[in-house]
Amino acid sequence: MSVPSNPRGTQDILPEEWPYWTHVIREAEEVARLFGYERIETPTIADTELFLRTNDEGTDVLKEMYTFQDRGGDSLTLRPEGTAPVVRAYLQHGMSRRPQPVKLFYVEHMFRYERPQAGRFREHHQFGCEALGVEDAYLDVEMIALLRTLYERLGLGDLRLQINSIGDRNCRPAYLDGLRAYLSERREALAPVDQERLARNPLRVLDTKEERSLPIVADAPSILDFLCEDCRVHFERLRHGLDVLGIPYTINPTLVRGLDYYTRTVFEFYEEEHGAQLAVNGGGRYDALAEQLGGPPTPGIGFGLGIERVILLLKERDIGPPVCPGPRVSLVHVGQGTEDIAIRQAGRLRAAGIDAVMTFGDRSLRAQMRAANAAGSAYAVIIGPDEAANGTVTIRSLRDGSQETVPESLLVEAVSGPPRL
RNA sequence: GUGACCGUAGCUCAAUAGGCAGAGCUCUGGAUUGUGGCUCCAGUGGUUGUGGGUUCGAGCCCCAUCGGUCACCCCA
Repeated sequence: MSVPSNPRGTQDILPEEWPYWTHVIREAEEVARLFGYERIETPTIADTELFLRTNDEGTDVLKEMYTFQDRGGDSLTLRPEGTAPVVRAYLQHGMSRRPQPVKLFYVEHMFRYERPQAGRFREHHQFGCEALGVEDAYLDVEMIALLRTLYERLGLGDLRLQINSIGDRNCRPAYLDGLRAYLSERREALAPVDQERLARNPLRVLDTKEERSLPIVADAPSILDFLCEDCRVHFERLRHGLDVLGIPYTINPTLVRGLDYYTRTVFEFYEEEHGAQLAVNGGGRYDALAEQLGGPPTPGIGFGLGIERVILLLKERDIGPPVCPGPRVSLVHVGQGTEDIAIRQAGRLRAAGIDAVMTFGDRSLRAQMRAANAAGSAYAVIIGPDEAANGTVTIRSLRDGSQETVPESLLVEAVSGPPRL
């Protein structure tokens, strides 16, 4: 015997979880709009080509994608990240003719085929922002300020920010050459894992956790020493803007991004305890992405924030979301024909904007009262033979136990306003 | 893809040395036939993840498989 279960790495978000979700999403949306961002949603599926174009072949990103052929033979992929689809939409809909920058936010599902782990799922949810069409470093500053505002609102104001610049196509190649040369010379001293990384993606070696590699990485050439004039100035302005706002940060020259299209600014907010292991969001500038997609040069910057991770932190810190009260009124009914009255009165209450539920099935008054209490209702409205005969209802406060019998016509008024305590 | 640990009721967990699968919570019903919470009583609920093997006998030992958790790889 086995009932069906959800696929590995996915999750059901049950009713009791939703207060967290609505809280986080609502705050995110509110803050985004506060900063002038508008909502966009792209399809959950996209042409596989979209993600192939934005990444070097052989990247692990590709082999972690959920890719399939539809019946027409097209190769589609479940959206693994939010940025490329948004940039695609920007290009496709000619948004370069809108006032720049175009500032967009999304709340979307992301998919990646990997082994589930703490705060990592095959299907997860991201809140993300993308700002396109402007190269100004103050756009970067503003985006980081947006995140700070959001975290403060959520009670996560102590999250730490780290920033870096990874240069652009002018200066990064030289740095990569230098780094590769430096690491190759010391290859034997690196941990085995990092020797592999050196071959695959030298930047990743900088992220190492291996004791053996740490001293080597510590003395490795820093990207910041290789930045071209434009990138250097951009980074200076970013830092200056953050200072102006009093936003604390640390510069981490080893901070990189997994995707190939990032340039210049990269940043992460993370929690001290979990360390960079569990970044709550990652973001960066991607001034070359639009061109990689075949569009005109279009600068852009964005971030993706893991909603599951935010909720994880809220729970760890016992930060409860606002409680969601039960239906204000529960209608209970005993006797022939009383359920007709109950369902009609429920309709009247709802029409007046009062959330009301009735009980179902032939249950004892006791059982129905229990249900009303369990539902968290402020009032139980009792409709029995006496009430039915007299055209009245009995309203019992489940807060203080007081009750009164009133004409049906006074029901809505009686349960309106703050519940008596 | 690699490794470690773990799978007993819807949930949290028991089950002495291999010897009849249990408790609490939840849920349902009831405690003089119309009144919730607190209390009390009762009931529903399991092929011990699944499939093999060892044994007179397996929740317990062995193998496989699936799933969960964590770490690695990678990280959007």
